[in-house]
Amino acid sequence: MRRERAALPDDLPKNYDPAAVEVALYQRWMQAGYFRADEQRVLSGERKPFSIVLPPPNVTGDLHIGHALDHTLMDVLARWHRMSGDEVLWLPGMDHAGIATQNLVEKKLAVDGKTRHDFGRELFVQKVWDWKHESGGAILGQMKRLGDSVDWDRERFTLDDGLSAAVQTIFKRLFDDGLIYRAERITNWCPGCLTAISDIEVDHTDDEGELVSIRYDGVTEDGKGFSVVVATTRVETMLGDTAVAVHPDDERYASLVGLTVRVPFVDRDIPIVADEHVDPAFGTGAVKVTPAHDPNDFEIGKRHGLPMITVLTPDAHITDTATIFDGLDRFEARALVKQKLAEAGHVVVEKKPYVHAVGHCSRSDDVVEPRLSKQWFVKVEPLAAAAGDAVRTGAVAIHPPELEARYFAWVDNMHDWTISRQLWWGHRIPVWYSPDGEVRCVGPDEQPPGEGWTQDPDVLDTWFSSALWPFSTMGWPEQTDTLKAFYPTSVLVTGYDILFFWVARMMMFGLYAMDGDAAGNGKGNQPFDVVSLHGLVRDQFGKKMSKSKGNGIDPLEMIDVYGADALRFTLARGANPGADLAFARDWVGGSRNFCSKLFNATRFALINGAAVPQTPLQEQELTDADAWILDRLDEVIARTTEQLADFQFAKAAEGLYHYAWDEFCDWYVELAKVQTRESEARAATTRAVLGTVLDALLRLLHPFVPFVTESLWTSLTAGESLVVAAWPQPSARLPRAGAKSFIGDLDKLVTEIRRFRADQGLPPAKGVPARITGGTPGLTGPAAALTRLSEPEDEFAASASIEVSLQTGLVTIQVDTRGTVDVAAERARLLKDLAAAEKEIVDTEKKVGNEQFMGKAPDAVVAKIRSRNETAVAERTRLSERLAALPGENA
RNA sequence: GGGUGAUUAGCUCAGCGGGAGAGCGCUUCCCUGACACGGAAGAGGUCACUGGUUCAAUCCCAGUAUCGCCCACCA
Repeated sequence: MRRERAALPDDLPKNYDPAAVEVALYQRWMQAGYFRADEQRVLSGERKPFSIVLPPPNVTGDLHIGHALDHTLMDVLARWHRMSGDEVLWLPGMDHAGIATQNLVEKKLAVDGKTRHDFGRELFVQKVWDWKHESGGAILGQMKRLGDSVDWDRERFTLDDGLSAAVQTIFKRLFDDGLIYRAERITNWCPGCLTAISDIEVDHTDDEGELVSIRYDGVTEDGKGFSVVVATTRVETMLGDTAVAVHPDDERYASLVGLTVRVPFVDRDIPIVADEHVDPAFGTGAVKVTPAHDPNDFEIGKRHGLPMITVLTPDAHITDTATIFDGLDRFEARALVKQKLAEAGHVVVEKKPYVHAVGHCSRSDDVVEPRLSKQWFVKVEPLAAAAGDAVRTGAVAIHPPELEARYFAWVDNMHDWTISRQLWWGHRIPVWYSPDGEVRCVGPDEQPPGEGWTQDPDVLDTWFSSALWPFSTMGWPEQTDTLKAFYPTSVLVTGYDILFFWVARMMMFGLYAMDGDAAGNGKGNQPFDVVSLHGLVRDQFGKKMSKSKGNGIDPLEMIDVYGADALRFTLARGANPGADLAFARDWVGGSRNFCSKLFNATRFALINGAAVPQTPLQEQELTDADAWILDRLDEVIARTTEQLADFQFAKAAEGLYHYAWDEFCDWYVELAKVQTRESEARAATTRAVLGTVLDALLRLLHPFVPFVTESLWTSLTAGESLVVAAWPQPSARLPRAGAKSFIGDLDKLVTEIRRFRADQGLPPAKGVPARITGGTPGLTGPAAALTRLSEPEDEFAASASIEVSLQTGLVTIQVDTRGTVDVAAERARLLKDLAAAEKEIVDTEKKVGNEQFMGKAPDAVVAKIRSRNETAVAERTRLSERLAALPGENA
């Protein structure tokens, strides 16, 4: 029966309530200015710099669970370094997210039946700004809820004046160096967004199409009719065909090269050309050539001087073909052209299903239409080569290293980057044209050219400005103190999914722009020293989170229900380098429980008067239990520090979790209960040990769970704030010999007693004393405590003895039971243990009897096997004897 | 099509040449003076398959199968 617990004597709440402390603590940290970076402390040599730029979230929406992961890991690093005495700059900001944001605002306008053209460029851009102010504020609020220790005074936005100047500066520099050029070529065109997009903004999916074979007819010189058959999935593009191509060595078509065939509907006579590009083994070996609507055909067209006939409008409707198809949408046209071709007898093979990769716009999901247009490009070859070299030479380390290969594969095979976008929201291309076709690129300090000149209407790809983020946010192109102190940034933390979009481009532009020691500190031009990549957050079954599946998890909701610490700890515990992590709300509950555990352990310590000792602990006053938990603490400090240095967030969090819960709470706190009652001197030492361990533990955990640790630590100590407290160092104590085996023995002893009692169906709380009659007397107190001693009660007067073999010897324990021993349960237990011992003996003897093993295995391994064998043999004897001695039925 | 990773307890994942681990879930017992967001005792795995290397393989190598991811202008 559950009964209500009496109120606690003091006003300490029973459980940790995150909502009650988090917002106030964050306010306090901000007001105290803990997150502000000071470049002078670096330039004076007082502190080492540690800098991170926040991957700027898009202003398009709320932070999702992936951001929460990204931010948590960065905050762990920032807080850890701050505690370690580094001058930490964590620079926040947001990205204007060109296409995404413009699309979003246009969609809002569409609700009222309006388009951006109803407002005009200036007014529309103003509307986007309005929206940005609204949405951006929400994101900042979310970051505060998460506890991000960013320097708010330095918040940046990619369209800020300073950043825009940086964009213009580098554009001009690249332009002058011949690394930016304008060209008419086939680019990926999104008919939904009405703009060109770059290669990596195209997602390929395997779609089912229909491969249709079309017959084109011609007449030979001597008047004989012939025909060639070509195949296509985009039938409507035939209206723009200007040739048929065959392979030069293809004998089937050798006689036809140079002749013409007629394109139906448009009645255009087009030549048959020979081109190496054609694969004679594919289909009929003949291919239709549509130079204005296919990148390969464009190249063929250029080689053979073919006309480039555009038959699609920007929004993918048929145009200017003077056929019945004009004005039709491309997919309607595709169906109708197919039908009409069939009716005219030009479809020779019935259309057949054909699965092939189709490009979709990553923003709108429209099928991308290769389209001939005039765009600006970055010539990436020299830039990408430098970006590859920076990793090859080790100037930049990618973590985990397995992902290097993926980076190289991309950097080494990069196509020129299409940077112009036919949008209004973004950095306008700083190029002006005169009426007679002169082109002038204008730098940030230059006046635009005068009358008659017009500026390029397009804007830059949003990733163009993101690529400058590590230094544009620090004041580049000025040589600022910030750059001098904090460039290159120490580490870039981000998901591997934007390795190409963002990381590689920051590398290219960073190395280029910051060349020649532009930061003025001789630390290199790379934008960051390390790239630490994490994975994607998935649902609890490893599936991608998505709105349509309804398996998405809102980080804010998790914070509201479980607290920011619980969310952070769950994410950090799952963050194995470069690997995706599964996430479920139940697991956040588990982390919340951990926070409560910390809270209660501290509460226990405080109730018992624990405090951080002012003077060092005296070794001779420490019990083995004290020495053990302190030894383990030193190990945990050292290991956690190593793991953080190696970006092993999951392992660091996991290690602290187990130390805090399994070792400190489950064992030391229980032992401490006994020790505090032994004597006043023992109690005093115990309080000091509790204080020492908790103090260090809360410090170690602070980067992961900043709120609960801060609120507990300030109760436990007189310290100002954990944010600026020192990271723990292992003590100068030497580990105590034997302390670990003492606890190991204790563990085994207690477990055996509990096991016996469980087998016998004895309720632990109503148990009676376990009397240890052999082995180490020192075990009496704590062991007794852990078996939940109480005064003997008459009804449990009978007793039985059990034996436990420990490292320090065999002990016999009297465990009193209810009435007589349950012989059946005891026999079952003994038989089970006996079977385990038998198996162990077989396993070990197989090895010991193996000559080759004895000859080749290391001595340590042999010794270990021998010892295991001896233990098992002794155990078998003991168990057999006990089994035989068991009273009762037909034994 | 080219790469690349994974396959270990019901689920999600660690481990990685010499005795199979964690979290959550599950079973049983327990409100005991920090904590039921808790404590205790348990159940559950021929570490995908087939070969090879080795005294020894979940771990190294090769192949197979399945799943995943990235890249990709083959009509």
